[in-house]
Amino acid sequence: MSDVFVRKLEQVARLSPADRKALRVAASGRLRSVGAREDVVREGDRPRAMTVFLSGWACRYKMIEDGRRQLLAFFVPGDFCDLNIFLLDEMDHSIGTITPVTVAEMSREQLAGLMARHHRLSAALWRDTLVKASIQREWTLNLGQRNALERVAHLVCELYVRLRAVRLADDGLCEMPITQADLADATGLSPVHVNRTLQELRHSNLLAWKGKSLYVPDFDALAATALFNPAYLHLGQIGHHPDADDRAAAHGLTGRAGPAAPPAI
Amino acid sequence: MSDVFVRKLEQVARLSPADRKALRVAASGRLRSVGAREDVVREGDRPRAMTVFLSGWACRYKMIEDGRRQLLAFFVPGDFCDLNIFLLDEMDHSIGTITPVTVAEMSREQLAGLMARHHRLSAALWRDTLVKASIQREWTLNLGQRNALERVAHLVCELYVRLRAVRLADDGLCEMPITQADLADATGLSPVHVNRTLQELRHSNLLAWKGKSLYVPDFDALAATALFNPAYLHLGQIGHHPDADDRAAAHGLTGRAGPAAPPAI
DNA sequence: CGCGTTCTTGAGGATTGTCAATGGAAGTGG
DNA sequence: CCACTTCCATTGACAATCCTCAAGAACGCG
Repeated sequence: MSDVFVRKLEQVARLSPADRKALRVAASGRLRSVGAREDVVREGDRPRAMTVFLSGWACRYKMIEDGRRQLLAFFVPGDFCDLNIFLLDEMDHSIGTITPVTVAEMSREQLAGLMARHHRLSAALWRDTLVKASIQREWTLNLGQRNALERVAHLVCELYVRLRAVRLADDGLCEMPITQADLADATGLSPVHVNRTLQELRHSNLLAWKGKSLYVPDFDALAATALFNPAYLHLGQIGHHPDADDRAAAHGLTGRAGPAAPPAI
Repeated sequence: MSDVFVRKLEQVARLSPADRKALRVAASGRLRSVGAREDVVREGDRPRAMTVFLSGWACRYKMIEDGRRQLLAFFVPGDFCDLNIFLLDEMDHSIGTITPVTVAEMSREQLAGLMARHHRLSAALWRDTLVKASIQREWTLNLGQRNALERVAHLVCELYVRLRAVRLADDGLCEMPITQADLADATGLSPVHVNRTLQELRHSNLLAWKGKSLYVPDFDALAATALFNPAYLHLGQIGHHPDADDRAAAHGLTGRAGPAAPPAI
């Protein structure tokens, strides 16, 4: 349960029991509860700590001066804010909650230490950062090329797959505590049009969404209308190349903080 | 001239003469010319080498099965493909040329060696990767929230600023060898509408674009209509925190290949 | 139970897309 | 060096998608 983030990272790299333990310890230090619709980090802030989401949903977003808002990513339980802390001076976007959340915070130093001592964790965190970049590219494609129906369907597919990967979805069922307004900000559509699009998806029996729970009766059908190809999530790489990390470790190339850690403060 | 990529990385981290020299040597090894409208790397490939663009323009793009295409980023002279090579098994997008280009290729091993021996270079390359992620976020915002006029203007602003940063633009003038169709694929608009949008920008005297050369008479005016805020490009951080890298190096936290290097092959 | 938030619906309009054709520039081959 | 081809920019007319405004219904929280 409190291990979501371990499951999350294990999607991305094989971890040793010691890695897992270190991760759990690190994530149990500074716990914090944040209410719904609050900011965790704000654009312009100097990043201080890395946030791990233990429960609840949050999002990365960016605003234009005139009030328009674009969601850039969703954080579901187990997700990590990425490693910007180490390398960029100033947040170029904000992170805000959607539901109440509990987060663990790791300071620069703590994280640097963790990464220096645990090669695989370090690699996993960096790899996770690159996967997030891949997701961002897919969002760009989604907004640029897909129409409203495909766009909404695609986002639902992504969230479902990501939740399933950390065992928060199964049998087509999962929690989806976001509002239609959130969906609108994420897809670049108006709330009204999102509403109509969802109705279309419902009437085609591609999904049922009531309150905060979502049911996808036929994932493949939804994926087909969304033109969804999960490759960009880079799940299941570990299975394909079972010893990639081991070999890397043997070369002494993983871990050791390295470029992971320049505390630019 | 052949130093564009050095100038590029110096935007992002302070380099020592030794760093610069090593970078030049590494980038002078495997040179390759690629014609216009060809692929450098294709989606699904296993990445082998990192590409440095020495001259010419290229782009990152992704396609949907039915033929729709979305540009995800432009590569201008001096740009690096990012460090996906090290951590992801399979390319989730393609990289193709726009004009004829000359590139330098660095193998995994070569790059790992370079990064292990040169702390600052390693940090610079990772930081550049994070800056690219920031740009991708801004593109998402651009596609999701801005209308056609703002969208095109914003992209022009970005390219102009990036070119100026490597001294390929000055006095409002620069080369801009992309077609309106490219612009359309980048902005998620139809080519016809891009054309009309450019005319609008021209008639407002916000830009002049003839053939492959662009003139921006009043950058601030263009930036204002684009709602362009250059913070996301993370230029000029070095000036603000002059010794960030030095301090990082002193902590022994930079360089040393680290997670930079797991050759996942 | 009441109030605020979220969802839903309708009507009309704006932005942007599609189709199709023309003009012009640039590049190629004879 | 010219004719030809090809690619690219441009235009017009019409259509579709999606947006805005505005109001009412349902849901959920305190």
